[in-house]
Amino acid sequence: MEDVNQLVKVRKEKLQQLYEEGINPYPYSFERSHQSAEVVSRFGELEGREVAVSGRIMAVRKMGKASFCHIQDMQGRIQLYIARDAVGVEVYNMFKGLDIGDFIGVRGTVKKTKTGEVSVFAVSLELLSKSIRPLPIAKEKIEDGKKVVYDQFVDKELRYRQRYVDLVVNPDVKEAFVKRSKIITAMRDFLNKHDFLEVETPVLQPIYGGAAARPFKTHHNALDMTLYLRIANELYLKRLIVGGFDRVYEFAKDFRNEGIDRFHNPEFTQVELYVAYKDYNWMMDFVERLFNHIALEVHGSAKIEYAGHEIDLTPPWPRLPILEAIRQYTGKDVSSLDEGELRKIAGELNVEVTPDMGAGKIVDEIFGEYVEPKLIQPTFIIDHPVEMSPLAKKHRSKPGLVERFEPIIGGKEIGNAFSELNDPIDQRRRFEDQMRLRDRGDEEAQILDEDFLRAIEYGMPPTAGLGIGIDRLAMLMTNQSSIRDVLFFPHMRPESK
RNA sequence: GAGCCAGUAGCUCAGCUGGUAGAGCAGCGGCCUUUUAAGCCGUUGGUCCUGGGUUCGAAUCCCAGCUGGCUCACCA
Repeated sequence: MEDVNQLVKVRKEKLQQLYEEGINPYPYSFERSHQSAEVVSRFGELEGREVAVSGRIMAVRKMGKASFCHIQDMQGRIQLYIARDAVGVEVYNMFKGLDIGDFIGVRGTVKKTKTGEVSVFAVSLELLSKSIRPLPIAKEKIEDGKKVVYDQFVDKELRYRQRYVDLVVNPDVKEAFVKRSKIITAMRDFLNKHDFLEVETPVLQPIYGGAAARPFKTHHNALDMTLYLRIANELYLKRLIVGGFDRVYEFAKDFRNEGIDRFHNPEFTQVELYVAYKDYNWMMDFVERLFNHIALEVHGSAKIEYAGHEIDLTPPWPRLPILEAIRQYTGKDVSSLDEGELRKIAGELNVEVTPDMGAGKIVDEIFGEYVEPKLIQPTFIIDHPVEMSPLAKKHRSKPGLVERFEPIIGGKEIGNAFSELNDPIDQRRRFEDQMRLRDRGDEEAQILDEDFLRAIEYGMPPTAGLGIGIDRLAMLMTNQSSIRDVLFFPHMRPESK
């Protein structure tokens, strides 16, 4: 290592000294009896008993013949009292040479100190792993009942690049990721309870489809062929519906070769699910119940706090046709879906449109500008123009529209669903329309997938499908304004060395 | 892609209209058996993001670049 930082050097010297004293600074295991939070919460029954705890030293108050320190484990922190007479001179001296960041294991008696803090009074102590790089440790103080943190590790670049450090020193960060995990667990439980089968489909695809986005391209050497990282898994899951699996879902990492901002990361997580013999009305009911379930599991309440708003996820949510929504929020009637007229309206509304946009895309632009940000409480935007939804089934009664919905929460779309198009003749036509848009310059228009068409030519039952952006859902449930704060390792440019 | 802001010790930051680079914490040495931002005494530590320029002299002013943040644009 070319890092000649003095702090690192000092710790390496300490390492060397430990070896010379016959102490292995990297032993193999430690038998822990309790986690920190348990010792505190079960103090009543544990008082006076011996426990074994382990964790990372996070704060230390050393004195001549007795010391205090706090160790941190996955659940929290606990104070240790280490007296020379209890652990012996050798161990005590070894302890005094330890640093913040080192892992230790301690056996001792559970007692309260003079100030009433539940602590473990050590009878033995061993080093479990020596840290040779100093942590950017913050200091905390209770002031007027509030926790004040000094010198907190706040540099966003460093926090994202060295998330492992961020997690150690910023407890809120850990909490957000635990919540993210609970969200996924709650969804999985809910789906499994409703007879869904969790499946896996290809990430490397010869034809990318199922969404409108530019892909990452790669190459298979042995077959000498181009492959794409999936932008969605929709078309594969529908193939499984064709194959007779009536309810399937997949938590999928998808990849889109587009801009990065606080709502977009090049790789992100979606859950997609498909249900045979159901339509989008059924799916809307299902989404309401699913979100309510997640909120109750994660927050214990259907009311959540997001960006200064209280959002109530209790069903039912309003269902608002997109054209109606535009009329309500702009006063303009766009129901004719005539491209020329739409361009004129877009102009009047100062919405930028480009020549390659068709009618559906223009509607989407107006919606995104004037309506979406205002929909804070959960709302289903439904019945989109057919052109912007090439995989959705024609509306049963409204010409030019499809049976589609997007749940909007907190001013952001967090999912997309439809009554799936299962008419192979219509599907082929839609793909052909997409190819024409592509020729017009729309790089995100979808590509005709002959094998997918073959699959639905064999016959696909009526099906409802749904995709939910897990990252955006996690942002919502953890009240984070940037996708980076719900991704452990958000995409960054490479570190210059 | 555009605008604004930032980059100084391991961390958090100060450093004015240019004149020998600082503080707190962390570290190191010493004292200390109920501390909790422990305390007291002493002390080490710098590619001031990089490269040019102006100047007798640049952390400071100018230009370019790098990295990041925020906002906007783009984005199913």
